[in-house]
Amino acid sequence: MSETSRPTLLILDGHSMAFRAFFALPVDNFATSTGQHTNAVYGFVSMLINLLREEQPSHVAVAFDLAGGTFRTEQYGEYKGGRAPTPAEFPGQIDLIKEVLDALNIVHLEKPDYEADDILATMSTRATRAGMRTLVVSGDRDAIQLVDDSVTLLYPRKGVSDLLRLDPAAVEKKYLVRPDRYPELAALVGESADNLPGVPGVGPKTAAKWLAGYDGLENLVRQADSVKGKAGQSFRDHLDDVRRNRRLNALVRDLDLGVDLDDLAQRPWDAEATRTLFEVLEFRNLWDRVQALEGPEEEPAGAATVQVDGQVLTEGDLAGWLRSRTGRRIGLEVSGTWSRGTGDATGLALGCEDGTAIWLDPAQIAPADDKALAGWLADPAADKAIHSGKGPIEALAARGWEVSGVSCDTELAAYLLRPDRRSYPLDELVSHHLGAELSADQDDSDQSMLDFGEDDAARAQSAMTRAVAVVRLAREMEADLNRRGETSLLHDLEMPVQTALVRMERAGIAVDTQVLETLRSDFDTRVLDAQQAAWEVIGHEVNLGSPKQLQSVLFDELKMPRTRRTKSGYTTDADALAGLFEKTQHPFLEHLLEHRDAIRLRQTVDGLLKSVSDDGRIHTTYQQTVAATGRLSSTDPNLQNIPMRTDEGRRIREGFVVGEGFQTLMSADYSQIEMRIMAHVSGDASLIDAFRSGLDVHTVTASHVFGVDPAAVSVAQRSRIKAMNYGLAYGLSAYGLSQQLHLSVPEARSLMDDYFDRFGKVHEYLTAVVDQARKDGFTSTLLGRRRYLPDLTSTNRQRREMAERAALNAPIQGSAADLIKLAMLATDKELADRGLSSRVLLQVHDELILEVAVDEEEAVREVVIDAMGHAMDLSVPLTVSIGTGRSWFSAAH
DNA sequence: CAGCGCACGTA
DNA sequence: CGTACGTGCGCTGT
Repeated sequence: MSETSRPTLLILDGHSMAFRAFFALPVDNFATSTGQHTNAVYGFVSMLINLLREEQPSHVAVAFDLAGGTFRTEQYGEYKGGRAPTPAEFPGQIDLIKEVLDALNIVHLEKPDYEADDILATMSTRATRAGMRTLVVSGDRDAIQLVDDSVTLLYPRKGVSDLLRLDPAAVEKKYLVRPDRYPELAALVGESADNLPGVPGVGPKTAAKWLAGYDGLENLVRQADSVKGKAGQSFRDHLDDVRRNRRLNALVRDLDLGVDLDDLAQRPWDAEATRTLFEVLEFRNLWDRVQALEGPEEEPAGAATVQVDGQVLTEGDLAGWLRSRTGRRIGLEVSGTWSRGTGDATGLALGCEDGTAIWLDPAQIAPADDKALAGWLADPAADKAIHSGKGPIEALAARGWEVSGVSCDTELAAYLLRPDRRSYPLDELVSHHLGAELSADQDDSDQSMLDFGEDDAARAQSAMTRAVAVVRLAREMEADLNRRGETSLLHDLEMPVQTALVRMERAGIAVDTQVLETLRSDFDTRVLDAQQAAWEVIGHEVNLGSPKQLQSVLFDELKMPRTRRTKSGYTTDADALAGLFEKTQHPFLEHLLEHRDAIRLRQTVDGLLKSVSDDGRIHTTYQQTVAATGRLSSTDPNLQNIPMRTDEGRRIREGFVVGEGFQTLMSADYSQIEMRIMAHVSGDASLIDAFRSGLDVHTVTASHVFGVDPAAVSVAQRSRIKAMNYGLAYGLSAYGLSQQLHLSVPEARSLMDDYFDRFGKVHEYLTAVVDQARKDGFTSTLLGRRRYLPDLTSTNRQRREMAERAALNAPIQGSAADLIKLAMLATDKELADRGLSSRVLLQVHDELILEVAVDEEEAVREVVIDAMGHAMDLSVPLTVSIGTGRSWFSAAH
């Protein structure tokens, strides 16, 4: 008690701890919407808050190094040399940390020509003299020498939150010498971080033994001649290094810093400045934790956890529980498994914003509760929130519980806020948006838990906690979305799309396994034949699927010219092999390409056959939160990359067929959707006219660029302009275009110039979109969907240029994604309104595949053309082409 | 046995 | 040295 009430100075090495934080937290996950990187700031401030809370210091200061050299570099030019360059994202964050410290009213100290360590040494020395305890926080081992009975070093072990407490005993245990002898040991051993070489062959053990035996470095040096063995000789050979090391690693304890100890006394922080700054830095979580500092004695160690007043439902009162919460949104958490459009729910928790929650086991539910639950789940007026709900909803549906009335899925909300993350774990969102932890150490005093297994109780508790967290989170995230004008994107687009995807995944698409089996055996024969032929040509066997073995055959054995480099050798991709064949006419290449082709097709068919469900249909899983532009993706299996380009590949589509009880498949796709969006957003009159004319747009644009009549446009001219048209929205470079069209770079550049001369507004738009994105930090689609691109201001050219191309593409691809999502919803709605039983099965970015019920073809055609054609009102027409047939192959046109 | 690079399918 | 995805193989390191 006397120890904690003694005045305590907490002093940190700002630079060293910020640097640790920088590497402990992924830089990509911490950036503001304007692109400022904040991982080091966040980590540092988070650590500081923890220290303030746990250590309750009376005095606080943070020391920084200044840019430029110190007296040590004056004396030894290589001091701290040879370090890897500081990452570009780091330096700017130091100033931000200082701004935070200013807002918190915490003194920060710098001294020209000296290092932060010298400031730590000076202030801790003064504190000791004043009878205070000191906590030094530094990741620099030089600080070890400061440790004594009243000075403790907190040294980061891993990241910045795991601090090792080094008092004299701990130092001696770890480093085998007393703290004041540590710099002597370091002088002998060397310090690679400071670029100070030690005595070769002398490690910590030997050094410690010598220092003990000779009672310190001074005596050791004086009696150097008596040191035995090879190490002794090495020591004598490097005496000058040792003396220099010791001189440089001694910290200065008597600097004039222009402040007194009293100036470091903790002062109340500036709430307004802190709040504003944290808002700019987008640190919601930290704001809550700083506020929690005000009443430290009330606050238990660790961040607040989500508290729940939960009960395990045994029988009979669910209806009452729900009735008493009518009109309030309830969080829904489902345990179980789900995939391929179905699943199994093994637990269900409902949670209210006030922290009350209930858990039940679907396998043991009483009939009355079952009825109440089914009614509530299906009630569109019973407001629900969920996290990542598509799978759980399908699992509930498999039990006969249809779900309606979900107004917010927090995973979808998180995706709209930050679409470039690959996953959105609930605990992270809760921590970020609510400043609370999910996994609490719950005490098991709850009566209703007693007759319940311990594991089951923990599972139920955790599920209820999540249910409560979800409903609270939903409110916070909707507020965030609202500030950005993206509420409608969630409620009117993504949520209804989720419902549509549930229907599509549950429906699946019928497969004719006979067709696929036949294809598989055809492809298999081709694989074996091609392999045999390839082996015969070169006279031995080789794994044609191994790029490494291929390289040795092609470039060593057959002495073919080297191709483009990859990270680990030379490429053997199809383009390169075709190029080699042109040069060498070697038959091995033909067989190899044939093998590649065939094995790929076989693999695709194989994968499809493996994923046919018991109902004879393939149920893909759509990912609604992975594509940064707003597109869907499809997995297990991916039905968005079924071959189309080649005749052989396209035959795989014959395996996807109309199901029992339906009449035909229908495929409806937009033509040149991204170009139309480009025409609309750029407002380029020529391009708009080209689309309005209804003629072939590539021919019309080519006629403009080459200044000839559309009828006179040659095949070559059209194909060049087609490549331009498509390349534009991807940030195509002259080099890229030249590669694709087999032109020289100047020829490609002049083609681009001609194009932009003719379609000036397109050029203006592309330039403007990047400029705006650089200014805002994000791009926007027609519906206001954002994509953040912090790398637009990166000093790394490659990263910056990649971000620029992404900025060109995101509004185009993303608006097309918005458009087809609207079209899906309109189609679904109109089919339902007309009482049709035809249904949408698949979405492939610009195409919808429907299963058409008997006698509905004409009506469905009408519905789809209208829904897709008028999904948005653009300045160009939206052309939809439609085909029908027994299979996807014959429905495509 | 996991993780990475390569290659390649789609829009 | 155009964007956005997912999958499967061989290889490498544990």
